[in-house]
Amino acid sequence: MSDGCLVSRLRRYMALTPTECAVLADMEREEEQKEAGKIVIRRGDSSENVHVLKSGWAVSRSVGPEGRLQILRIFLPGDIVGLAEVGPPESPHEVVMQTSGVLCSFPRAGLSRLFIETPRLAALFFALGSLDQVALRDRVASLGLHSAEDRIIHFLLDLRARLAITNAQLEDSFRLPFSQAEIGQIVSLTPVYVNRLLRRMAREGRVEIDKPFIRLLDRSGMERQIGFTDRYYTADTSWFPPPA
Amino acid sequence: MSDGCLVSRLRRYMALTPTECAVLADMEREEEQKEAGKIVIRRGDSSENVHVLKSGWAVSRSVGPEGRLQILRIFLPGDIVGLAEVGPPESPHEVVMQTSGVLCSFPRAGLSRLFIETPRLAALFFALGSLDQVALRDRVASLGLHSAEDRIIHFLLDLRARLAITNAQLEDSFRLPFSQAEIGQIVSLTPVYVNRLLRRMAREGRVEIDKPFIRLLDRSGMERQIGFTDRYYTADTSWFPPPA
DNA sequence: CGCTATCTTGATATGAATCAATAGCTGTGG
DNA sequence: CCACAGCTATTGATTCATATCAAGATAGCG
Repeated sequence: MSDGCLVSRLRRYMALTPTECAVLADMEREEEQKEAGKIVIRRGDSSENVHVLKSGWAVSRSVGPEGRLQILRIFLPGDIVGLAEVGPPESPHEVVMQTSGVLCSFPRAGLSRLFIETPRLAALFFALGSLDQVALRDRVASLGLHSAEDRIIHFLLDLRARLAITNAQLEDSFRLPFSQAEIGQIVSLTPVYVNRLLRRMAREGRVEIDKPFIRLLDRSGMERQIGFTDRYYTADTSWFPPPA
Repeated sequence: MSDGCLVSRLRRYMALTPTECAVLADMEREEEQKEAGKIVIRRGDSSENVHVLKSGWAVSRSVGPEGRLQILRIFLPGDIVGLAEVGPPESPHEVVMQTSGVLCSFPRAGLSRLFIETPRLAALFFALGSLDQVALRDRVASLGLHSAEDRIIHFLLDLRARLAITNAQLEDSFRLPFSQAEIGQIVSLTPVYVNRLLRRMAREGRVEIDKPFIRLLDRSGMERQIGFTDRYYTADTSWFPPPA
């Protein structure tokens, strides 16, 4: 694709003017291949960059005492990494590649130009940050209100919904590049218990686990069970300033 | 104070130019007194306003199945309410006054002008949203990695740190306008267990509970126990565009 | 082919929820 | 001023969900 990755990503939300495309394209730097496990943003960094994940998955995570990990956010291809890190002087959590992939980086200072020259794009970034925040609140609610099984279900449904955005015709089967231990770090359970629950759901015919893939056999039942509402992650652009 | 509430709030982060002050002042509407328990933002609303909490406390919360509640965010005097609600087309969670208080509202459309005329202010809003997000991630980490007692401690320390920002010389004693049941909704525990833990901490001389007040008798010990780092909620303004 | 990480399953332990009962406190109306 | 209703806090007894411990079984991988 001749357009930069940011451009193609943001087009999802609104049509971009040539000026806007130019500003975005101009911000773009070299793209970079990263192996699975490689660190994108180190904890304590005063990170200079915002990244667009072109391909592959990444996660942001917090390291607890005794090295226990909590995964805070999963980044899918097309997601913007490092927006939350723009506020604080130094990055409070780390971001790591979950699979190998490609990302392109933009200097944080480039944001400044965005705010000056293309206010509508700035507003879009703002709205995207706000959507992230809503998703996080949902996770707090899920951690706080749901049982172990319901948390796993919430995780699967939410992930599927996000994948379905780009992958328009996504079946209920998708690749899940996490070990059961890592799923535990997402939903806050021990590996053993994640296994038990997944096994049970498979036995009950609610999911089908085929090594790196998983298939939701009873999606609507699951959605009912936890009262899942697909937020679609659409942004309200009605209040945005006029295009530059 | 002759300045609007937004102005005095944002001054905390950077000096504002007269133009910026004017734009902010112009956005400001009537202020409004709200009683405890009154709803500020209703779930499902396509909320038109952003609010500044002039006095009193508010909470944002999610209603689970069977009416169980999870408190997602506590708003203190000076906080901006409804920033996260700007992204999605309709508000996913509700915001309620925890105590009675005063808030002033700004039409969401006013943000548009902000992005056009005072990019530096827009950047500040963006950074504030990002700080909120970091705080939320910390809560996810706390819910996921900590034991019940540690979650309560985290809640108390975090609240104290936030109060200390405005209340420069805050002792380790402060007003806690939550019932034990509500504390449970914050840290995700049953009222009974919250009581047991608070009682135990009191017996051990770590806190002192004097009806609506609480005093942390062993703050540094607590901070060590959960590895608490005070983020101070400072914003990095170095990349901001020049003042308008 | 062995090495190591991952998955699987059973037995047991425990932190936190639930159930239940009492006590205190706050306000309201008679 | 008392009586009562309705929250909030407290405490004990019990149960249950999830963690922990332990031991294979599998499977990817050099």
